[in-house]
Amino acid sequence: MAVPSNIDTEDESSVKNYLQSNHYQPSALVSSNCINNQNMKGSPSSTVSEPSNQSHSTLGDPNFVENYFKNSRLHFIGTWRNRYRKRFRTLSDGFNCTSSNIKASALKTAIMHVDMDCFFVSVVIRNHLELRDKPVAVCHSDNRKGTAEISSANYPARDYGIKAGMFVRDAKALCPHLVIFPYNFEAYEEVADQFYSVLHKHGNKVQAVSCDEAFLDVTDSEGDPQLLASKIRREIFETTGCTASAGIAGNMLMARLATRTAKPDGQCYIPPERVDDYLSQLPIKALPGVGYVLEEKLKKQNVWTCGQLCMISKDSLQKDFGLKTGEMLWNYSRGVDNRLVGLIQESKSVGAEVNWGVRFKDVKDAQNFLSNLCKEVSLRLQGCGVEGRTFTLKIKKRRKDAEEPTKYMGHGDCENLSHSTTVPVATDDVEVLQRITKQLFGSFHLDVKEIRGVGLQVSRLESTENSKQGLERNSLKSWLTSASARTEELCKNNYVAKESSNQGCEGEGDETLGQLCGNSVGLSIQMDSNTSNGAACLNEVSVPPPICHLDMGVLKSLPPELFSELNEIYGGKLVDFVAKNKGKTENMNHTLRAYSHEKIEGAMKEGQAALLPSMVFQNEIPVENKAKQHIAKEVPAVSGAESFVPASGLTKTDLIPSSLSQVDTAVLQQLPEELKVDILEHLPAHRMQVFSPNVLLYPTEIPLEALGTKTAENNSGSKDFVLDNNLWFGTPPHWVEKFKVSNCLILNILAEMYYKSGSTGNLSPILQCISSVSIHQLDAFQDGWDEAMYILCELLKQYIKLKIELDIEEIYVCFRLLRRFAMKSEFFIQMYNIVYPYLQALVGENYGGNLHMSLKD
DNA sequence: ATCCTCCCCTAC
DNA sequence: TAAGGTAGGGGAGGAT
Ligand SMILES: Nc1ccn([C@H]2C[C@H](O)[C@@H](COP(=O)(O)OP(=O)(O)OP(=O)(O)O)O2)c(=O)n1
Ligand SMILES: [Mg+2]
Ligand SMILES: [Mg+2]
Repeated sequence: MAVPSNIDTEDESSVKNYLQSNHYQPSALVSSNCINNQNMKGSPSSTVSEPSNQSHSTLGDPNFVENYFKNSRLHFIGTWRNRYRKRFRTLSDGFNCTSSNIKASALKTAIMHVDMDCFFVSVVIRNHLELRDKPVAVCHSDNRKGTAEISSANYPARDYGIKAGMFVRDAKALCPHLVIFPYNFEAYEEVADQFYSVLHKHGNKVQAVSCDEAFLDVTDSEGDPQLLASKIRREIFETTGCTASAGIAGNMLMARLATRTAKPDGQCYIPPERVDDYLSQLPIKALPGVGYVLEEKLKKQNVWTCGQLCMISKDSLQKDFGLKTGEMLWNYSRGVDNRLVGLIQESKSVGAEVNWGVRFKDVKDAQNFLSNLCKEVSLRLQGCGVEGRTFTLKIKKRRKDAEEPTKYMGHGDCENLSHSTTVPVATDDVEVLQRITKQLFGSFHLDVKEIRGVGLQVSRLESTENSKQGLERNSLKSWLTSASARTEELCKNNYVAKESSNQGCEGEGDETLGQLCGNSVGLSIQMDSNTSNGAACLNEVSVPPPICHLDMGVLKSLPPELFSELNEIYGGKLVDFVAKNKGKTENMNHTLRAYSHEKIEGAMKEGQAALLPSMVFQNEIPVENKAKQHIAKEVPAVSGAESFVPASGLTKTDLIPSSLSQVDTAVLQQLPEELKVDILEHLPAHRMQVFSPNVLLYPTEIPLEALGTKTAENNSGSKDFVLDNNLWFGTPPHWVEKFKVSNCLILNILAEMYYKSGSTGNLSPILQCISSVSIHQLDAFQDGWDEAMYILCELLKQYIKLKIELDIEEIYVCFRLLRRFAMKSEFFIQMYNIVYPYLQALVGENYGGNLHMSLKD
């Protein structure tokens, strides 16, 4: 292994250098406990090597992801920034990067760039003075035929042409006596900390670039910047035992270039009048932002130096390289750089990828790997305190006819593929990630044996701080538990909410849409704009509403036990109440139907009581008489599936997907037989979406049978399943248009309910899931709440208020309520008619049909 | 015009 | 044997 032959192994410190370090922590935060005592037992060379390659690939190592990241230098430097963020979070507060902007014109800006010399090497040889002038590199392997990469080479080694990224065998070919040291990630971490401690001591305008490199705005520092640089470099050396170099100039670009000149162990100042001279001969590759590709393109235009680049017009550069890149080249080539030294901005994405040792023999391998990657990403999201909405799966696929990778276990020549999906609610939940990822993965249609790399990136990040801390005051759960006590306020605020929601609906001609929007948004805004009230509610005891606010229809349909429980809550008065109102109940169905319409219209006019959400604890709405007048002309007869009349503009065929490529099979399974057939006829059987991406939780495992027989017959195996975006089912076209979502949450949730409760009859998991969603998050969902979520909240509200242990009887109540809510809008009438019969059957089947009879009015 | 997705490029 | 990650910028091209 990588034991330098000329090192005295009896020297304590050198022995320590051989120890495999462990900078990897799943939470992406290195702490002081990261030295693993297990490592003390022996040097890595004592490890018995496995007979096959498999031990170094994803085959064979169940902990591959974790072990890989533990040993990856690029992982170390790539994740360093997030660790720095955490460690120096408080320090960087109060540093306003605009301040330098104001002064820039008056005072000559002075920027300093500091970078450690051959960082990884310096750190591991700082106690080996005898190696200072010998060629040394840091690398995993000392094998002179190996393809391990050189991470860093010291300056004597660079004289041989050795560079970072080079294979060790090439380095050894250039310099056979090159001394190789293994990595010591803890040491790098520690030195980086010390490095930044020194920098922060000399001003708060520090912009971290990497673990060994930073910019300082020293415009406001007193004294000569060059003296300051010497001081800083001396302090760095004294605290770390490693040298750093510094560049000083009028902007970040020139300071960075100055550092290049200064290295090693030096410093360089480029005054404004020397800039042109400095640049004229500078190779274009030296400019930050000019890498291999850009250099090659420029060389083809006969541009080798910045001086030559200067000659090209901005227009021409922008035409050839794009607007921004062209401008950057034009600016940089004449030493212009308008960037300001500032804080690292909040991160825009979080991800993890592995492109080494990735080999799968079957789909299971791949799924398992993806699952582990999701765990990693989830932990990183949590570590950063963020949740994301957009998920991008990146795959490296072996290019057709690509030869074996030159690099051991490398990815070789690959096609890079990526697919992404965006969900309505940000998440950091492993399970959700796993389901989304699984689905994304399916959309690639890959032969897993061709996969050479996998990465998962999460973007559209939102801070967890608001939502998770808001879990207390913003969560549905707290809202639901406190809502009954705050009925009055809710009503008042609905007026305000309605105003806002109307703004949200601006430009919409469709009346129905306006109503739906106003209705659902109203509630969400009320909650969100009144968080202090919400918080105050938290500890309040939930007081049952006045008895007169109870919904007779629902009361009557409660199972006897629930009714008794409720009756007890009301001190036995419920029985009387029901008896007294017996006459009314016959009209209840009609009342409710009319209520939905009246409610909306009433809300528009009065913005008060009419918007009451609860079906059980609704206010006594003085609409009954008015409502009756409406029934005849506006409300279709709705008393069950058998008498369903299609709502205006919506027919069954509207529900057939236009793309014909996706179907939620969970929902499919719930469909009445004749509808199922209808739909299957329109669907290519080999392209079925197993579940929707735009839902809070997905069933982890969907049995193939869930697709229904016809489909199963047409599919020869699970490979035929194609997962794709955009669930079609259940969303009428005008909703797609209005809410920009081709998905219906309620159907997915019902599917979820089905999967989670199907076997046990227990709704707790789904209740938990939904009630932990914050109001804030829901508010961010499209223009307001999904109407369906609203309905579900209502259902949950009943559970929570009644303190019901969730079991099949409550499922029944839930469905019963759903049925009532189905009358709220045309769409839900339709939805109800599709889903309800199935649920009815489910309940009857699983529970001996003893609840079945109660389902009839 | 502006957004989004799917890339590629760059730096450490 | 070896540990080719991470994140931002930005361009091309399509949808809106
Ligand atoms: N391809 C690369 C580039 C860098 N690094 C690691 C090792 C380096 O020590 C560290 C810092 O990168 P630098 O670019 O600052 O390089 P060095 O500090 O090694 O050398 P220099 O003196 O040029 O700064 O990052 C790496 O592992 N692989
Ligand atoms: Mg360096
Ligand atoms: Mg550096």
